[in-house]
Amino acid sequence: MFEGDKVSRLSCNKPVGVRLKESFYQRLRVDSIAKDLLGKVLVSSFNNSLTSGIIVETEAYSYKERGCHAYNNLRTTRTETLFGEGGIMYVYLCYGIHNMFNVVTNRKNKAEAVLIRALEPLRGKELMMKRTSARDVHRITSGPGKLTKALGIGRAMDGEKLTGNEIWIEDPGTKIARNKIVVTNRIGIDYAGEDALLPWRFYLKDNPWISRP
DNA sequence: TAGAGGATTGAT
DNA sequence: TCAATCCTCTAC
Repeated sequence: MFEGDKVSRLSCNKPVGVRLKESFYQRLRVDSIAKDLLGKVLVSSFNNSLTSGIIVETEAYSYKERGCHAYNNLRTTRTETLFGEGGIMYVYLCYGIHNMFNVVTNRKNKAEAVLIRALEPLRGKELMMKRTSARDVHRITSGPGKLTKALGIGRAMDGEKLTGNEIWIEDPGTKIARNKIVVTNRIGIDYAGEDALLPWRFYLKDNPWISRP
């Protein structure tokens, strides 16, 4: 049992909280923002279809370390979004197959972002299972590539504001207990050398939707 | 312009 | 353990 359970018991038919404002995303510590996003609710709404899930796993990335696409302020067509104002989304294609959803943080020209790695499904579970062709509800949002598919997030949305009406993040007002947050190093960035050891991955202890190691 | 590699996933 | 799949970046 963890604090996040309280969130998942909220009604599936009503808004669960207030939308996060730009000021939330524009704070300076990307690792703090990654931690604070745990327990918040990611919502997608288009084509009269609403899907959402509680954020249960995140990773922080900064231009200051080698795990980040924009390391050393590398500006390319792809990374340009990362240099935008905090509060927009950075969506890119990984392994030619999977879309990755990131929340851009900090101020303009400070390339930092939080990768959303896993969600606990809240609203629109049936639609998410249909989108992912999954038969087990525990597999629809338990990974960064899977959750974008479940919520219908694609690269066409790269650079869009998280304060708009298609994708946003809500605060359900639930306090996550400090001892329920597990902090580890990030996954799949061995190329980053010792920066891969930074304790910038955060997830909710014992949550069944955490991505596989 | 060619070639290497990747913040993953699912099947075997 | 490995293949899928294609975009991005780097080297030349």
